[in-house]
Amino acid sequence: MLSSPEYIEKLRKSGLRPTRQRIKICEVLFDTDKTFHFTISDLAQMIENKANVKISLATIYNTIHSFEKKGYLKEIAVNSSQTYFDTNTTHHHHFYDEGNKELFDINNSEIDRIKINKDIPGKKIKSVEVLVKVENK
Amino acid sequence: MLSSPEYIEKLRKSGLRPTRQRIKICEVLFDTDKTFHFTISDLAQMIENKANVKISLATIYNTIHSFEKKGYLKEIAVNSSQTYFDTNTTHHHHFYDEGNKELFDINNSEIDRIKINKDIPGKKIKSVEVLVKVENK
DNA sequence: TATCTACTTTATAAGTATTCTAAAGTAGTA
DNA sequence: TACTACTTTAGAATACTTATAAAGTAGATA
Repeated sequence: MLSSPEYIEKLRKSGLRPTRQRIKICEVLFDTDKTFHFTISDLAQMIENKANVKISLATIYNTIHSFEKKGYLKEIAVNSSQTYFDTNTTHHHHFYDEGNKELFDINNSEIDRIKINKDIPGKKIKSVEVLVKVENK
Repeated sequence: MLSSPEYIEKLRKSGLRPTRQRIKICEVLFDTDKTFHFTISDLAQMIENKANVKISLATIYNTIHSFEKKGYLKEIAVNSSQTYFDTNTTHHHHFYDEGNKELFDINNSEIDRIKINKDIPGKKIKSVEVLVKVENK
């Protein structure tokens, strides 16, 4: 939970110019104790609701991708027509409800550590993601 | 590894009319001991190469979706612009190389059983999928 | 075998998410 | 204030997927 001057600092430190648009997106994404999941269109909607500024879709895409590159966001591997992002960048996993397309965190205490007894020559593991699909009982 | 008459039987049993197109797609997908991963465009390419028939994209999409519904294929949750399918319908997981967009199976003996100590009220688990992203060493 | 009907295929249009383009705008610096 | 490199923007372009509706075909029936 940071204030504008702190986002400005954070952006500058990452080598990103603190533009009006980037600061607004920071506020929408990070001005809360709770982390959350979103798609680009969710975010566009949130900005439209919350903000008095209008940010073009292209800028939203650009910003989200640079935030992801800087490690402020994580992309979640959900097989769907839309890409999901997570403001929780710690190592954790997800429940996915295909019905209402909702994601829920599974944090590390709620799942056993995953050990993989196989490797591919010349490759190293970059990430391990578990997606638990759920449906109505 | 089945022959045409067997695919005809298989399709008929599933309530799918054994059309020329569906039989050809069966041949391309299932005429091998090895299972494999593919995207729709991979499959379209394979059909073009292997076959003397021309099958429209719409039919390929329709057929793959009905095969998936019947349980002859599984969709793989890979975060990407394309949907991946697997002719291996047994329970297993995947390595994914984002560089060359290649998938590799991790079979059950190569990974510990995953136990999730959390549940969402009113929901039950449908599937558990592990995606291990790899990169060059 | 001829006919009928429901299911399929097809080309193409439409839809949706995302990226590209290049012109206008802006932050940081001198 | 002026300059330059970085950003934003609208809209075009692209890519994947689904919808449409007309023509074709499988299986059943007579």
